[in-house]
Amino acid sequence: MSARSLVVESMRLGQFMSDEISCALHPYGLSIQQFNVLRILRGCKGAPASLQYITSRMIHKTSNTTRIVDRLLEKNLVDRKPCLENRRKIEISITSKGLSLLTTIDPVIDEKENEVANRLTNEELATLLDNYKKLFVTL
Amino acid sequence: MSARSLVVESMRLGQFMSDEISCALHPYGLSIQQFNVLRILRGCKGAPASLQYITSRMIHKTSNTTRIVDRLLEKNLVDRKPCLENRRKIEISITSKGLSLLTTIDPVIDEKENEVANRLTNEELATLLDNYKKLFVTL
DNA sequence: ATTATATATTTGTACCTACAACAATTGTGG
DNA sequence: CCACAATTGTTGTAGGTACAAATATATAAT
Repeated sequence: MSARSLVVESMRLGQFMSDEISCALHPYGLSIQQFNVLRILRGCKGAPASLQYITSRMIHKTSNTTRIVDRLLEKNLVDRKPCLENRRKIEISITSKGLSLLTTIDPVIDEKENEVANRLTNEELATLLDNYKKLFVTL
Repeated sequence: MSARSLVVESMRLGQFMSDEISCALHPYGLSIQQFNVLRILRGCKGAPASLQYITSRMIHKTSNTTRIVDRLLEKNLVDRKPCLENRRKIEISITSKGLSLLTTIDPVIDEKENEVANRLTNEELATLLDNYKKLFVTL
């Protein structure tokens, strides 16, 4: 019985978290996936990233990174160039406009994240994350 | 720091669970949302359900139930009739074809759910579900 | 060199999500 | 009764997800 609850409630919680973040991002015109890509690019600290690299770090592994990057391009938040060493690849990097948008959004997201996390004690939080790891054994 | 992990890892876990179930449903040509609607209808035990009722029980509250029911109709898994008492409403019920499809799928999903849940002890599972409840306080 | 295979990205399609606008019906206060 | 609000469902649109096929380039094998 609680096996079913685990699955259903995990999906519900994931949805709840997504909704919270999506809602906080809405005023900035970013979807959660677009935001995700921007943060991955910022993590590259100047080094350009390939599409493949970005996809590997995304939460939704099967999402179509090409088209998410397309939308970020339209808003001039990222830059896309062909890679000269390997012409199959493309090099994607965050623009200064993208960086400054992230700087604006950061505190809003931090607050949301803390608001949710504060519903648990540090010990509960640690146990929860620990259990997540056990569940995640991909086959 | 672990506030961010909580949010990200919860989304990742929710996605993982969805993927597991979606994958198990794939051979039967059902999406996870279509399956969700069928199970809600089965839970009505013969009594027809309104669109509104179905929507209220779905995991993705904002999903467009009209169009999900449309696809189930095309496959003859559900029935749709106007409601005579209140002509704004429609009455949706699961067909015998829908019921027998669910009967086929049930053990497959049960197995998936148990496979995942077995990675935790009963005690860990109980604690996890308990923590979920604390996180879920909708504002 | 030519063919085969692997890698990297794009394109296509069906379905879903999120949000808003619309239409039809019902209920309610004057 | 009538105007107006609330309820119920449908339709429209932009963006995302999931999966498969297509395209282009690079690497390896013969």
